[in-house]
Amino acid sequence: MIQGHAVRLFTERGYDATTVTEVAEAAGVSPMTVYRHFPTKEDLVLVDRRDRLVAERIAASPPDGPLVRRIGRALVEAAALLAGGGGDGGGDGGGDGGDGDPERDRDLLLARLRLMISTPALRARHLDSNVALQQAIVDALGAEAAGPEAAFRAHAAAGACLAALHTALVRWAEEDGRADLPELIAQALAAAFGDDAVAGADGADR
Amino acid sequence: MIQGHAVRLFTERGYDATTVTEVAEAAGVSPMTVYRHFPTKEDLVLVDRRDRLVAERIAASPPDGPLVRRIGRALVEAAALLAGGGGDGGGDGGGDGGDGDPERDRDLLLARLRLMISTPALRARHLDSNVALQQAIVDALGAEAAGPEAAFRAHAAAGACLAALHTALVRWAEEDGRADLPELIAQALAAAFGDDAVAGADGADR
DNA sequence: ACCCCAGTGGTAGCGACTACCACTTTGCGA
DNA sequence: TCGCAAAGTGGTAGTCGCTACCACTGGGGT
Repeated sequence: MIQGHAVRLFTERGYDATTVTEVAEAAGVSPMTVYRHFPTKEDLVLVDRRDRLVAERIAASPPDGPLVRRIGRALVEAAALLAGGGGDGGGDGGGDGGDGDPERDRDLLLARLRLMISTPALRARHLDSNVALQQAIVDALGAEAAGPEAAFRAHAAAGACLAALHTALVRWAEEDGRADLPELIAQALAAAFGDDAVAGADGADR
Repeated sequence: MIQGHAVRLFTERGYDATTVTEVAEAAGVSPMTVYRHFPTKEDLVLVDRRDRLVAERIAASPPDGPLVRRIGRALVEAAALLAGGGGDGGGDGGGDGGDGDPERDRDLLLARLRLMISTPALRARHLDSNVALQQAIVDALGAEAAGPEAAFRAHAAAGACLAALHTALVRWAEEDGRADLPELIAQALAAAFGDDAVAGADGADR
């Protein structure tokens, strides 16, 4: 609820031009309560609890085919799950488990995504959260135990896949969420790794 | 010079535990002078003027082959240039054009890289600077003018390549700069995109 | 001699964030 | 019913990053 007011104010007045105190006043609480729930101002926009979902999806995937295919497929599936299930999408930057109005949830997610893309501080933090997700993916792949070389390759593959995911998210936000997110992700993966690398992941044309 | 003291203090005491005032005192100037030269505390570690070099290298490359090969080759070449020329490496986070002791320059770069990797705030900023580099690459490719679809694919490819570059930089820092950076970059690209995608650049020039 | 100006320093202030402590409410067992 | 612990909320004071605004100094050109 605090988050809703925060995102609204940030969108209206700009992130830097809005103080935490103003957010607190809008939400009807004291500034301290805001800091209690959101350790930093940036967390008012960036909250993700999706990392585990993607990582679990990868750990559960059959260990066949190249790394990027496994990771890419997991990303597409996770996005499809989130987009279809709760109106929430994106492997990173997912919001609360909003069980409320799905339409409203998607608008909130879009607003947050736009802030994340346009505000340098938020964008930086968002990209950094991808590092944590990347580590989770590498862990889920069990690559760390297979030696430093395997871990290195897994990190490279996971990082590249997440970069493609980020590109898809940016594009999705630019189109106001009208496009199909899983398909966009598949297209980004195909653009980066070649069409064959993600074939079979989804009905991605091209 | 201020930067040298800053990196040393940050490494000794930790980034967050060191105030800008302490850096200023160590450098023998006032805090304001520090802010004059480095707009933010993070800039004391993150300085990059390399973006243009990579972008120019891409703009000058022949427009044949897939995007990732063109971008990957440019990254490897840029790293080879910087590593061999001035003891400076990395498409991002490059330092001043240190014309002094190359040994000293490399150590400074390594220290900065380690800080960038281990400190969340610095890591976030560093990753964000990659976004600017990504945009420069897309511009250099002239993809923006070729329509939104081409731009989208170029962004996905560039982002993925930069993620691989980042992985290589992390690995390079972990090995204390003993490994050959261009080769590491080529390996990371190969791990992400397949050996054939960078066949032209893989270990060719070293 | 003059002035110009780039570099430096000081002061005051804002905003993010963090201690440390006090108060109220809630739920639960005695 | 009482007492009590736990959780949530709020206040105060302070640090630190950072940004105004203004004053000072020193070297170079006229």
